[in-house]
Amino acid sequence: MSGTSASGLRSGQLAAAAGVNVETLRYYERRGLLAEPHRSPGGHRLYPESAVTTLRVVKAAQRLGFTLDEVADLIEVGRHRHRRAGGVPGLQARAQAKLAAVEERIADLVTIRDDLRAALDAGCDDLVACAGNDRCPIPFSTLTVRPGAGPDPARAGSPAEGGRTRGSGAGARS
Amino acid sequence: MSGTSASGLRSGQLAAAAGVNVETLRYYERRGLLAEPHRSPGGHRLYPESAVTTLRVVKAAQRLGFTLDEVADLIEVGRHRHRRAGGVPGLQARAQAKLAAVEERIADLVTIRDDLRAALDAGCDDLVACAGNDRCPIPFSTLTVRPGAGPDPARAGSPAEGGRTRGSGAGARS
DNA sequence: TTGCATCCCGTACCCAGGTACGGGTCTACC
DNA sequence: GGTAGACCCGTACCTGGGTACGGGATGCAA
Repeated sequence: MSGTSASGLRSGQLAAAAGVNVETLRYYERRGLLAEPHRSPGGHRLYPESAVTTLRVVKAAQRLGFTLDEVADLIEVGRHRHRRAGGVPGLQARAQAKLAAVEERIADLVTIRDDLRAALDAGCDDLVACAGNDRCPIPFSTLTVRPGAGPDPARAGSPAEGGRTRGSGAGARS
Repeated sequence: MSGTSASGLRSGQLAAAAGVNVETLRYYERRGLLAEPHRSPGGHRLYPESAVTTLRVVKAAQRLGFTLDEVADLIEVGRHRHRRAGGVPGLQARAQAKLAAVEERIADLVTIRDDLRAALDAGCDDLVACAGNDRCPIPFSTLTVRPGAGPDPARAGSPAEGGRTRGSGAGARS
């Protein structure tokens, strides 16, 4: 009954409702994930209630492993999917591919877990010494690096908290 | 018996022996992972054979989920670890922590795998429609995005292949 | 009408782990 | 001694998903 529902949600309200940053809304708009909303006479964005659902969809798909480009495409494909004849893959096909990728990644991580456990069991306490030791279970010959703990699950919690203060080098550190 | 073993490995030789890019050697040197090697009279780097082992150690640790900063630290700690009394954690402690992180990530991915399977079984083919459908198994209410397929395992194979040609935008796309 | 919270836009910056470029030397082989 | 190819250095750029800043304009309530 507050004026908000009549005119729409302002960016701050939508951001709060969906649990994202206001800047993220502009970012998603640029990326084509969120349709350009109507504007107030002064130029402020006024979102329909459905935008909250859209954001939920984005977050859910993201959690399942889809990139924002894939999510944008998935929303687009779903929107005007008047028979997509033969070629264009839909959610089913993409989910199937993603499932295979996730399973592969789980297998990688399981191998890593086992290697870590073996290193702990063997009492390894010096990588350089281990590299020349036949009894060390760590596979030093494997040159592929692919796996790893991903975007470091150790500090999984709140995204973005890093960022020295702004002003430090962008590329490498000296 | 070729001159190489007498004077040391040149950067290209070391890179080839370890399966990394030459630029990566300079990068690791900047990051403190690879000690500064001797130089030829003309300034070219001449690495000892042991550098190959160092690179193997880095790659192995990286595969186990350690970041380059952690690897640098691990090598440093191992190098002069004349009794590290009480505080500084060694490989054992760090591997233990990494193991916990990896297990947590596996659990996340297993949940994701199950959700993907459920979505496939339910025949979901439109995310937006699913968001308003009680019978869809995709968890739209969960607002955390944390998981995902990591650094996209789908295109796991050769790192770095993207990179338009140099000259396009650095940050976001317009 | 004043005042302050919110929003606007463009652009730069953050994380990690490198890769790529340009222009100038150096080394090795013929 | 010529020349091809490897190497030098500094710096910019890349991936993906945002976040942060600066400075100006709006919205809304008292």
